This record gives sequence, structure tokens and C-alpha cells, in this order.
Amino acid sequence: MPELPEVETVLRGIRPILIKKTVEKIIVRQPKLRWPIPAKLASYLKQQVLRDIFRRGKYLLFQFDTGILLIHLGMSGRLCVLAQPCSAKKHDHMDIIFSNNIHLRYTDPRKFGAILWIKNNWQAHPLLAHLGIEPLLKSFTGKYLWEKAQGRKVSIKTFLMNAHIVTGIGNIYATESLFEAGILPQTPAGKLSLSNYNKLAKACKKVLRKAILKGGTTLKDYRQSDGTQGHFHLDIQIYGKAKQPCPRCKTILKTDRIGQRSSVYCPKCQR
DNA sequence: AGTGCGGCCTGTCCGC
DNA sequence: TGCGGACAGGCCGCAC
Repeated sequence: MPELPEVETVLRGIRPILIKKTVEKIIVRQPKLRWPIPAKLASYLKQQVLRDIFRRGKYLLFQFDTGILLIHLGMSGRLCVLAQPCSAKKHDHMDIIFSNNIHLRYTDPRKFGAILWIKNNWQAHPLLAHLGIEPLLKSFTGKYLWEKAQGRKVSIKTFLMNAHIVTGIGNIYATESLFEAGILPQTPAGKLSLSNYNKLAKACKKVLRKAILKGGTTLKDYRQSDGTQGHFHLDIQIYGKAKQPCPRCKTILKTDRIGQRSSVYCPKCQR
């Protein structure tokens, strides 16, 4: 499940390979993703030079002279650079073939992802315009969160996963960050103190940075010709570890549904 | 405006 | 062993 660190890792992996390359051809095998892949995408991209690739939240944005290709990996999406083209498998929905015969292959079993074309002014695009702050920026602080949280009754976990507040923090990293900060995920966002939010913002950065660092070690996988990605070796503290002992105090970790999301926490370490 | 929930989709796991 | 159902997940878009 690609979250911000995984998307950042993909970005760092593919950017040096694809930048300044020209699109020769597009193959769309399955246009039905979260929204349809634009029917005219091939005509938009043909013979266009890829100027840059950047990230906003979990969206990857491919800058061309005539517009921006937006790619979201949803839950199960992957992007692979294939130096040697190989036959497409069941969920390989799109290939972009660049000069030098480099294939960028989009794979997504659950089709929760998206591939869209933005003609101009991407900042105003409805998917991007209302995104919150990037959590790795200096300006993402406890004070920022605390101010946004005033009067909010939703749980801090739901609040933290709200992309309109802060982008890129999904279930895994919300769970891990709240554990790191020692904050109970059910706490109403508006009730936490500024010092709690200072701890939380720090914890988010620490957890995300660590994951990106780890991701760096898997970068080579994006260059493998067979397209296998290899698993992201994250050191998860408590996500998915309900009923196991807390890594800090050995209390049995509890699980709860918060905002329709499974949530693991330590009832002793998190208050 | 803020909140809660349904829906999209398929692989994996569990119980019968 | 085979099968059905629950579940997981990001995030939009709707209803209240």
C-alpha cells in the first residue's frame, strides 16, 4: 500500500531514468481505474519530452510542455521501469514507452489508482487544490496542527489521515506516529494540547523520514528488468500487530475501529 | 463546515 | 479440498 514514503521512493527511483526522455508510445490495456484513463492520453503525450517529475502528497506529477500527467497508485498500484520490455501480465494496465525503449509500467490489481491529464494550472485541479501541508516541510509543526484542530471532534487519528489537513499520512503512518508520540488514537483532535501536537508533528517526521531512508535501499528494485519490486522493508512498531506485546512495555496491543479503519495502539504507552 | 459512510476492486485469509 | 464471505485499503462524493 503505497503511502508517502513509498511514493517518494518511486519518484527518486524513476526520475533520474526518465527525465528528458521523449514519449514514443502509450499502451493502455485497462482504462477503468478510479476514473477512466483519458481516451486521448496517447495523443497528448506522443513525442512530448518529460521535463520533470515531482510529488504532491501521494500524487506523482509528470511535467510535460503541454500539461501534466497525474498518477496515483491507490492501494495496490506500482510503477516499474523496464529496461527490457517483457510481456504484460493481468494487472499491467498501462505502459509508457520512452525513447531508448524504456518502458514505464503501471500495475494495479485493485484499480483504486488514477491516471489523469491536467492541461494547465495543476495547483487548481480539484484533486490537488485543497490538499493540506506536506508533512516533511519545516512549516509542518505542532502549532499548525493544533490551530487546525481547534473545535474538531474527530479522533486525532482520523484528523491526521485527513489529506486536507496534512497530505500523505495513511493508516500505517498515522498508527505508527501516534504510537511514537504516545498519543491515544481515539482522542478528539480538539482536545489535545499544543505540547501533544509538538510531539506528534515530530513523530510524523521521524517515522516518515525513517521509512524514506529505508526505501532508498530498495531503489535498485525499480530498475530490475522483470519489474519485480521486492517488499518495502519497513520497521513497523505496532501496525498490524494487534494482540502482540507492545515493543516498548510488553502490554498486549489493542485494536479498535476508528473512522472505519483498523487501529492498533498500546493502552499503556498511549494516553 | 464538519462529520460519517458508501462505493470502487481484488487478493488473502478464515471457517465451514 | 472447495467455496463463500469478511476484510483490507485511499479517498472521493454524497447526505446530514
